[in-house]
Amino acid sequence: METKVNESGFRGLDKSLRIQKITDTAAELFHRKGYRSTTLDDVSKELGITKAALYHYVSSKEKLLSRIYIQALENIFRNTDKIAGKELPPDVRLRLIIQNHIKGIIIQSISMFSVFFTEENQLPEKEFRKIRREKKKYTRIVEEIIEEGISQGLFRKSDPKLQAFALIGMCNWVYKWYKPGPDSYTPEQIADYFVSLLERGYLKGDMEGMQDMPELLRGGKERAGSKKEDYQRLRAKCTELSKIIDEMEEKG
Amino acid sequence: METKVNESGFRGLDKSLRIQKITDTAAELFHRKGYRSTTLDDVSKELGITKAALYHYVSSKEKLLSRIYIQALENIFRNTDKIAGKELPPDVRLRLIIQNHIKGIIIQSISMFSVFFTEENQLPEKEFRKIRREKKKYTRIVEEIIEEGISQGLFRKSDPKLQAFALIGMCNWVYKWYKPGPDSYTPEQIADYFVSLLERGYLKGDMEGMQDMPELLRGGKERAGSKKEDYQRLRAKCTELSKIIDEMEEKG
DNA sequence: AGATAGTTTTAATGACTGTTTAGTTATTAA
DNA sequence: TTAATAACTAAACAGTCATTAAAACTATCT
Repeated sequence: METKVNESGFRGLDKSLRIQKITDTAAELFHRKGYRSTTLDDVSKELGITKAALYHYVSSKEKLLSRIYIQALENIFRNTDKIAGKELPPDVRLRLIIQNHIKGIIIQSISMFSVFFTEENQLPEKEFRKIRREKKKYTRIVEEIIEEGISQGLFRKSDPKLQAFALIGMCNWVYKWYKPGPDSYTPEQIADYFVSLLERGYLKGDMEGMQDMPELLRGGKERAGSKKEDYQRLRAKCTELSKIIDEMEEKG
Repeated sequence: METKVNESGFRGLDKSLRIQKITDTAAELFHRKGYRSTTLDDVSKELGITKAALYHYVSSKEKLLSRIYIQALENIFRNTDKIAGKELPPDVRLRLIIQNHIKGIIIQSISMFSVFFTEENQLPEKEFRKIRREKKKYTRIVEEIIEEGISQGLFRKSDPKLQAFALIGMCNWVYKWYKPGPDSYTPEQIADYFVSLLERGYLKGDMEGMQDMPELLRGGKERAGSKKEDYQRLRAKCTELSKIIDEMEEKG
């Protein structure tokens, strides 16, 4: 008999494919149960082989985790650098980055990014630092695009770092709630929606209130002068409101 | 001699305070190293007592985790229900919810919420389900406010669930990047900034583009009208707000 | 068939760690 | 003072699990 193909789903696969399958399976289990709580027995059982057999493909559990991190990193960065370097207006670039980010998470695999976002501290010191560096780099890219947008007068004045965190957080959190399925959102829908929300906000109307963001900006202290006092005032009132409510609660 | 107070930072504390200290310390370590990777030796060493001594206060490691979840839940929900139930316009309620959410995470303790967001799968089945239910409930509250905002014509048409996820993700992610410190943002700053970004988006100008969100909406197809919806609405809203505030002042 | 390399298994090893037991010391109440 | 209870410790128990060693199986090539 010739080479059995697709026998048990693992044997009879190219070696590189087998390694990929191991990585994916591990990611899936790490995602469901956590890295530390997942035993190599779990992984091997899921694959239909013995624990010891794993060691033919991966030299240690830690190495398995590393592999997941490397892949996740590659998948997010694959297009990011290109997009960021394109000769496009900042808003377009930002939009592309967001789309790429969300598609990356959902299409590549939620499990992989779930691990990527939560198991950092299980990595050996050296890798840990590398990952942290790369994540910061990514934030920095987003931040720079935002800065450009502001300096070109395309975006409202704001704190670019905070805005980058907001944007990235919104996108990353997808891994927490997204459940694939036929009636589920497509990555494109989510990305479009997020872009739309981020670009123009959820408030309707508002015509002339076109000032910049509040003045808690980077540089800091420039008190809210007595500008056209519309949104600013509203905002101030809300803060007041918040205080008043707190006081009332305390009283009963 | 009377009761020694503040001897070693643990002994000579009210019992309830000692338990609280244990919980906090555990949360801190779980946050840094992960629940599973943190041994009870770690926790007890950090507290300056023996592993076995822990068992005087907590019946198991799992129970320790539960305690953290319960506290986190209480701290987020303490005000949420009240806010959601208030007789205030949706945008104000949403703003308050966001402020409360972010303040909760940062002030209460990042560690606690870090654990809250990442160690669910370490809980016993029953508690796991309970937590999931509560988290969904929270999302639902936000969603409902958004729905109201839309039906009152205050918010653009959109998919409330997706918007709730976006908002919550943005806020939750704070636990990943926030580092307390003197030159750090205050919770209020972050909350204000996020609200501002969410309400009006980062794009500047754009005058006439006042349509609703794209039509990937829940119910689906009603194309975004192009109404003129001017700043009468804004003014009206401010008036509303003023009234409410006045009423509240009168009452207390 | 025999050899070689690649693959998988069985069976240990050894470290780690949640939990328990039995006992010690400190504090409180009577 | 004495009895009782609370707070703690040291040591062992029992189970888990990553990792290794050595043997066996499979396929391919000659």
